[in-house]
Amino acid sequence: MENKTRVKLIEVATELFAVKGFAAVSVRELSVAAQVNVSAISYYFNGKEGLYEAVLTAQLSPILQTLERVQKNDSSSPVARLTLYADQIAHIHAQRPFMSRFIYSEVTNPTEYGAPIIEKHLSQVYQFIDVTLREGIASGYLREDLNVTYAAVSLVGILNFYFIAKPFVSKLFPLTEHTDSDSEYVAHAFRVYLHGVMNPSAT
Amino acid sequence: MENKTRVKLIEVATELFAVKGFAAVSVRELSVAAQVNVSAISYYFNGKEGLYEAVLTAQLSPILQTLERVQKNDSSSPVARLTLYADQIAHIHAQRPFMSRFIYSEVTNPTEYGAPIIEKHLSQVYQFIDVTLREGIASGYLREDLNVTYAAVSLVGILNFYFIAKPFVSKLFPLTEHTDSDSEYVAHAFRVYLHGVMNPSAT
DNA sequence: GTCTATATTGCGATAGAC
DNA sequence: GTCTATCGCAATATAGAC
Repeated sequence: MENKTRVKLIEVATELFAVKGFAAVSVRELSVAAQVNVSAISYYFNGKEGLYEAVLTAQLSPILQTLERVQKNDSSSPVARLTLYADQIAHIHAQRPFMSRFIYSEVTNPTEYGAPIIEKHLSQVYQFIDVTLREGIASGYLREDLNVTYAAVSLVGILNFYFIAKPFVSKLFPLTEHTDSDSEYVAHAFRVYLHGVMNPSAT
Repeated sequence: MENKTRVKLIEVATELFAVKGFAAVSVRELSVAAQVNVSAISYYFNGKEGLYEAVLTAQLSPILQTLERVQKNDSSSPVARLTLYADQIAHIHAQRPFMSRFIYSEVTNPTEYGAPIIEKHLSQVYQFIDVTLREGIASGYLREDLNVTYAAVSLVGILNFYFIAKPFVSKLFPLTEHTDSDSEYVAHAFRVYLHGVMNPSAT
């Protein structure tokens, strides 16, 4: 059976680290929020940094799984694989509403222990998009004049920016209360993107 | 004449706050890096938070100026105004390489004193894009089925994500050493975006 | 305007009792 | 596995000499 104190700490730390960032959260704040003794953090995770690493790793784990699953679809076209990937992104964000915060936080203000974990994951994402875009150009689906590196950054930007901007945007433009406006956005954004990169002379 | 200590503190604090984030920088670290006495921070800025506010305000100042300038071009078409805006964005980032870090840092992990400053600026940017997209649809340049809110987020995402991802991306894909690959990216990304949102039946 | 010295508070970590 | 108590240190801020 799972340890209650350990699980509660992970749960509370995920939210606090996500919202305030690693440096702005103290072990005392964590222990109070989790209704747990301060020393439990050292006992279970070897200190604040260990707890942060555990949270970060747990948050990023579905990314690599998704990439594997999408790349298994070798038979499908490059465009179909990108579409599947975009679709999966929405599901991951729905399951882990704090994931994007960790990624953006580490990309913007890297911490000593978080940076290597993030780099490992993001490099695989870029690798996948890069390879798939190249295949798309080679097989005539995508424009020949496409700069692949730039187009890869554009795709990641257009797909993920929404999730970090969401709390902010919904303050400005009250978003329609759909059951799933997340995947709706991703579908919309990805359609805009595809229109932009597809070869106009393709069927 | 400008005060040397004050200027040096702003300069050093801009880089340190941008790279490590507000909470992870101490006043001692700042004073050592600026070769200035610790107490100067309280003397000139009323403490660490005052220094942060001063830096943040200085970093964001060109945004509102640019919006004003672009909106002055009332005569030009909505698409031309968006293009001009995208072009200006690249220039601002070139002049202030740390600006995007402050914006992303505050959006991801808002601080008590930074959040209101950021919100004021970003809401005006969204306002501009929203109005301009609506005009573009009304005058037939842009697709009728465009979701304006989503399209606004997509544009900001596609234009700005590159600048925060740059240090990371250039590690993975050594970017071509052009004199100005920044505005090259923005031009490329904006072209992709326009292809996606333009009305295909428009001239 | 700049310095030293210090006041005060909070930090992360742990020894040792239970 | 959980607790209290405390250690050692670094944080921000400031009083007061120069």
